[in-house]
Amino acid sequence: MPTDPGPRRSDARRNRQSLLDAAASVFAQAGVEAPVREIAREAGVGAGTIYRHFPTRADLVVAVFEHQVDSLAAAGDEVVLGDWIQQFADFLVTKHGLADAMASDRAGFERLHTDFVVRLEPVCARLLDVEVSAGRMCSDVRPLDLMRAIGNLCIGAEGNGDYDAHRMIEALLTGLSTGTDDTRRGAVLRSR
Amino acid sequence: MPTDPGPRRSDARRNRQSLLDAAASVFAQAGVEAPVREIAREAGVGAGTIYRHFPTRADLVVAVFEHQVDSLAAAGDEVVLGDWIQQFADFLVTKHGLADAMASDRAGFERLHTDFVVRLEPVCARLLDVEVSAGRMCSDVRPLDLMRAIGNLCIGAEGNGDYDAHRMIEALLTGLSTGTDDTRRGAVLRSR
DNA sequence: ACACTATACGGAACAGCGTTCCGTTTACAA
DNA sequence: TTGTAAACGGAACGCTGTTCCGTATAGTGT
Repeated sequence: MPTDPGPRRSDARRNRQSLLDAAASVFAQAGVEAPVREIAREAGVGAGTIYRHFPTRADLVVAVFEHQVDSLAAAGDEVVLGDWIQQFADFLVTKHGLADAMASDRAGFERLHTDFVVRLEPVCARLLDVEVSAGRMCSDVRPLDLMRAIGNLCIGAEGNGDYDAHRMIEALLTGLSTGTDDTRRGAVLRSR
Repeated sequence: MPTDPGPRRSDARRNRQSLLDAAASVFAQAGVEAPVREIAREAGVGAGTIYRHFPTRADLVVAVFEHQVDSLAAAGDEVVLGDWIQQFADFLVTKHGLADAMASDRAGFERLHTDFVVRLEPVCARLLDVEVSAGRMCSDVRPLDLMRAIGNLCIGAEGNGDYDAHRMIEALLTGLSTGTDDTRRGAVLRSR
């Protein structure tokens, strides 16, 4: 399977790249919720041009973050689960409301979500398997659930320095690990 | 301090109640992101009427959920932390995307968030104190952080039955409890 | 009973969003 | 050079939350 040849005309290829650059810049500065028109203006093109290259706003977001997702997927070969999860969290928190955007607007950002899942779920699954096989983690945790939970815990961590997402992620992982007495699981701090 | 007398005219009082009823119904059926106009239509009033009673969309949401927040606050006197947290989660998940709405749109829903915090934070703080004093929970967890984390974990739990928010909450609480060997905390599943 | 006015009402109007449409321009091949 | 498929810009559409204002009315003083 050869690489996508992209648009046929040179101006189309140029504009596509301009849009990606502009979007990356605008997203970094104003968050992923930035208006489409602002990206178009930054790229020096009309609004219609965006939609010829990226059928929907979410497609543009996916395209912009795609290579970062790639490197996250690649990191799965080099680190263990706990570290990878924290990298995953870092990525979500840093990208200015990306976690928020993925949580809200689930209809619109389904493509983005799908893309993330398709690329990262296998990585997470493998790392999870390693831990389970080593007996360090209980076996009833599905990769998707874990990723969703981590993603959710990152929400709101970017604006206010008060909320420490990494701390909560640490706790979640601790709770899912097999270090605790299994008989207590499912009833921690509940009424006796 | 006497109770708020409310609007002066009878039709105003009637419409205010109609709006609350209509909003509760619409929110339950279509989620808290339902358009203002739909609520107005359901209540049989004009769009402008909403804004005379509730300066902004979020104020209406706050008003609708206020008494449910009350009962949640009251529940704090009867149950222990673990149970209360699960009730808190139930409330968020049931209310059709309430957790989502609070996470996204932080600017718009700040009032709602503030209201939740003001009413529920003391309750959570007290229950947390009980656990810490009993030595069942580590002492560096702030009520607000815990509530935010729980709220976040609930996101997306309403649509797909796949994701089990309660399971993840259980794990988080386990991770924050003092049952685990403290020397391991902060480095679970991390590279060695 | 009536008239007066503060209060409240309805819905048109505004601004901003994502997206679509279409007349115009342009890159490339013949 | 010329023909045309491809791509362009930006006005237009439908949706949102919110504001505005001319109209209607509930409650009061006479």
